[in-house]
Amino acid sequence: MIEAGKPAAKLKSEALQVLLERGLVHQCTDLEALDAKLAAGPVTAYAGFDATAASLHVGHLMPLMTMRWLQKLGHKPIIVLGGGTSQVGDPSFRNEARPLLEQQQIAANIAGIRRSIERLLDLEGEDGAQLVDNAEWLTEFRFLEFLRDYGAHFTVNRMMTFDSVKSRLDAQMPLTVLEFCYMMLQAVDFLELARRHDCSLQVGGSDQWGNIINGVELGRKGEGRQLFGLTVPLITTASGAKMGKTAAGAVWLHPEHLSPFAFWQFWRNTADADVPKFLRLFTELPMNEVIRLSELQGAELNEAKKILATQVTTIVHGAEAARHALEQGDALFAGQADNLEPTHRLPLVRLAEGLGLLELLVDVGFATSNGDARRLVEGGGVRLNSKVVDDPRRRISSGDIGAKDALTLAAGKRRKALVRFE
RNA sequence: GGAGGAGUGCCCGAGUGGCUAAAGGGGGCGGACUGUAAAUCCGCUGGCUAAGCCUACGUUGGUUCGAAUCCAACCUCCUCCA
Repeated sequence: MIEAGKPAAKLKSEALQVLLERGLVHQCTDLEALDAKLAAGPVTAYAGFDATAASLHVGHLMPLMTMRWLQKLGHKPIIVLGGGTSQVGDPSFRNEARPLLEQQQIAANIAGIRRSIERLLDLEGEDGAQLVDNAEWLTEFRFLEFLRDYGAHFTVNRMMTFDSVKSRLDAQMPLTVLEFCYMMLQAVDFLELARRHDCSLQVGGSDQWGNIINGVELGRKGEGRQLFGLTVPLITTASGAKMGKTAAGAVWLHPEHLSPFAFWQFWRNTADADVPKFLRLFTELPMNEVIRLSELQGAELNEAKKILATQVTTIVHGAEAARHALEQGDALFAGQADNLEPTHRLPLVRLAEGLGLLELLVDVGFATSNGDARRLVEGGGVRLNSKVVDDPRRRISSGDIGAKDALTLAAGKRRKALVRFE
């Protein structure tokens, strides 16, 4: 598509120059025209998130970073929470229908997502980013009215040509009308935002291309509006895996699903080869600084990784949490746990009730099950207060906790915890 | 509508009556080496109140002392024919 990371000299708008140089652009419906529009004045742009989980994860950071840049450069972001579309389920590139979500679940998920958005974008004031829920208009439609107003602008022929549904059709897996109409709903969202807020740009993941195109086309056919679509690339790590999955699961943005400390550690553990790319995509350091850090060699790259981790954590969890995570990490890895805030807290009664080492490993999240913890211990990967413990029957006793009622626990070389009983 | 083939653990993929919690590979985790990196080598990789027990080879039944393996029905996918 569009070469990422290369400054585009012929572009007039600062916004596109920055996005391109950061590597945040994958495809655009009309790069030149969008460039002209962005150069001419403030543009309102939106990105939507369905309520499929109680928290966003690092994959969502790409469109969110794009929105941050746009806001920073004088444009206006709108974030659409998919309270309406989540009731349908996006079939894009999936071979099976998503399980339908209950209203209650959707509401809970939206609350969790909202929290991260509020951190990532500035919602204050006249020019602040706006948060809207598409249930607001989608639930108002009456069926016949909807079909007459919008159905005429979509042809099934065209809808079936999108890659996002083709694999499902090719595999002869059922694609229900419910799911098939998802792209219509997203298209209507775009038009609705154009009407209500003069929004003319939609940003999304590369899997959203088909849905975005539908909106752009609806805008043109429906009322002659020129709308734009921009997708961000799908990020894979140097080893080829989809980014953001760890043994413990997704890398969540919500602090209750993944602690800022663990979040910071995720970035700290970036492979060497990914450091330049991640600095560009996930931090807002000036490019000359990004380049300087990217050129560091060997062990020196560790400094760049720390900066990367602290920068991203600052954006997602705030400066205070980031500084804290950095300090916790430094102290834990240096083996100086004194005067340190715990990474985990457990009630003191747990000790009296009798707490096994395996149970503790599961509680802290270093193992997914008792058996998993057992294997970890038997493999010699567990340290309790810096001493290897390979007996899976080991119990935690008051003798293990120091003056501060805390103990340190490590699983392997990179996962460390300071657990306080209180 | 007819004929044939296939459905195995996170993924790919062997396995045609007991020795199969299921070969091999990938991925993941741990150990050694390092720099909380990569590469390499080694180990582990269903659950539990753990020398025992439970769950598992598309689903449900059946045959058998014993089934991922045999039989029946059903579901799904693939190929060929109409």
